[in-house]
Parts: sequence; C-alpha cells; structure tokens
Amino acid sequence: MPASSPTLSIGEIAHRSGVPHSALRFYEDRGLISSHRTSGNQRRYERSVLRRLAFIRSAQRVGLSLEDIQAALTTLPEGRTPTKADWARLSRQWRSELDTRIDGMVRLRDRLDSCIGCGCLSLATCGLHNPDDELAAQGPGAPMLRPSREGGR
Amino acid sequence: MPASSPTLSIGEIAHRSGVPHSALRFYEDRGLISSHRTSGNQRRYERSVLRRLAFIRSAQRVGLSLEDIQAALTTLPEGRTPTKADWARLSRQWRSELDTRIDGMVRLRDRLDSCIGCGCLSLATCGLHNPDDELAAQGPGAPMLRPSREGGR
DNA sequence: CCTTGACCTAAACCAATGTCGAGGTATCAG
DNA sequence: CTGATACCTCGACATTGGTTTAGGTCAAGG
Repeated sequence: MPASSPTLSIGEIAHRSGVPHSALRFYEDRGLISSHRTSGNQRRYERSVLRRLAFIRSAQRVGLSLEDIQAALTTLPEGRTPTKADWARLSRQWRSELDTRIDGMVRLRDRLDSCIGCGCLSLATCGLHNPDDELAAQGPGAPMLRPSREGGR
Repeated sequence: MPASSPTLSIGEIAHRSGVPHSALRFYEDRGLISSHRTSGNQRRYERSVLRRLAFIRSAQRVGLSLEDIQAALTTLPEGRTPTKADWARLSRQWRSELDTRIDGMVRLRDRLDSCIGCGCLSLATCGLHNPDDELAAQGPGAPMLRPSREGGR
C-alpha cells in the first residue's frame, strides 16, 4: 500500500468514528454515507466519511431523525470536499432547527416553573399546554420533538 | 347519576385530553395512569387523570421517555390530589433535566456556528464533537437525547 | 327485542434505529 | 499454504410508542 492510505476499511472507520460496523452498514443502506468496493467486495471509505459521520452523530444527539439528516446531507456534494459555502448553508439550516427546539424547551421549562410559582398547581389549566381540542388537533402519535414534520406518510 | 359526574369514561377522557383511546390503554398498561372499572368492566377515570395526561404529554414533547415519566409520576400520590410540595419536587426534577438538555443544545449550536465562522470547515476536528475514542466511549446505540441514561440493565 | 355506538381484550402490525448471528469470503502474517 | 482476523450478506430480533384489527360485550333508545 502507498504511504498515505487513501481509503479506509470499515473497521478503521468504525474505530476512528466510534460508530459500530453495523451502524455504518445501516447508514449506507439509508444513503447517509457511501463507499466503494475493493476487488474482493470489501468497503473502502473516503476520509470525508469521517466528517459526515461526525455530522450525523451530532445531529442525532439533538434529536433529528436519520431521514432529516439524510435530506440535509444530500445537499452536500458527495464527490468533493464541501466548500465553506456548502457548510454555511447547512449550518444555517441546522441552526434554525436548533433554535426552534431550544426555544420550545426553554418555554416549557419556564412555564413549568411559573406553574409552581403561581400556586395553581394544575399544569392542565395554567397555560403549560393547550386545553382540550388543541391538543387533540395535534393528532395522535405525534412524533416527539419533531414539530416540523406533518403529513408525509 | 349525581349532578356532577364523579368519573369519566375513556371516551370522555380521550376527547378532553386529546389522547386517543389506544394510547390511554397503552399508558395504563405501562402504569402511567390508572382507572377503576364499572360492573360492566368499563374503565372509569378520576378527573385527576387529565392532569396526569397533561403532564405526560408535556414531558413527551421534551423528549422524555415514557419510562422516565412513569418513574417521576410514581413519586406523585395516586390517591390524592398532589400538593404544592409534590409538584414542586417534581418540577425541580424536570427543570434540571430540561436545563441539561437545553444546555447541550445551545452548546452544540454555538459550536456549529463557530465552525463556520472559523473557517476550519471540519466539524470533526474543531471541537464540535469529541475526536476518535471519546465518541466510541459513548457506546453504540446510544439513545438520542438521553444523556442521563447509562448502565441500566 | 333489536340495533347502534361505545367499550372490552388480545394480538398483530408499524416506523425508527439499530444489534446479533449464521454462514461464507478476503486478506495478511508467518 | 495455513490459520487468524476482518469483512461480506441477509434475515431475525430488540426497543419505543403506539395504531389497527378481529372478535366480542355493554348500555341506551325505539
């Protein structure tokens, strides 16, 4: 092999990224990362995959679904290293997503406090959440933490 | 029936809370709410269940698992209306949970920004996340958004 | 009495996010 | 060449949070 190994095996990627093999193959199935194969059908990854993985794991920690992450990643070029502009666009996107979530949590926390403070003791009636039908209007099975998702089967 | 119906059927609870019947039965199986039965084996709920449900849904929206919620709820008295002290204790608990999550998100967001700002372009190396082994140390299959859970059988 | 609508249980199913195992192949060190 | 690893695929299983369906029962009105 040449001095600087140009590509990495799945084991190396797993070790360096901390993402288990099984998850790497899973992500590949889902189109989140890609690889090419050796003549012996083994996966070889570009180094850039490590960057993608860091991104994926970070996003997951915030509660984003793989589907959402996948969607965002498709806006990055597969072939070349993303430019500053690529990342900036993506980051703006995530930022607003994060802002929304943070905002929701902060409000919830503060309302919870004020519930106690005001002595009403009833979360159900003091504005912490919507009474009756409004909650119903959200529909059943609403995915937690995903305020943006709606119809899409 | 007496002037003020003392208990509510599952349909009434579902309508008032916006939580579908199926979920109500599911929650009951999980021990999140409780009911007693009529002679005809139908569920009858105390009004306080509505409050519990509001709490459950609120907590879910923040990304807490039913298991965690159940654990918190068991610290509330099943029989009597929770006192101010009961709620205060619980709220303190949730508050720190929320604070932790909020903090994590804020940090992630800010780091993401600084990644762009500093021009390094590489999320993997500029501190957005831990390099190499630290990530691995988190273990595979780490449940998203649940920084507090760890060993648990 | 009969129908209708609300309710019952149990079990199957769904989607997301992976893990694990079986059975087989590649690659490398010696 | 041989044996030890690392890797391959594919399918089954796990967990969370429910929904749906099938097959009945209960309660109320005509």
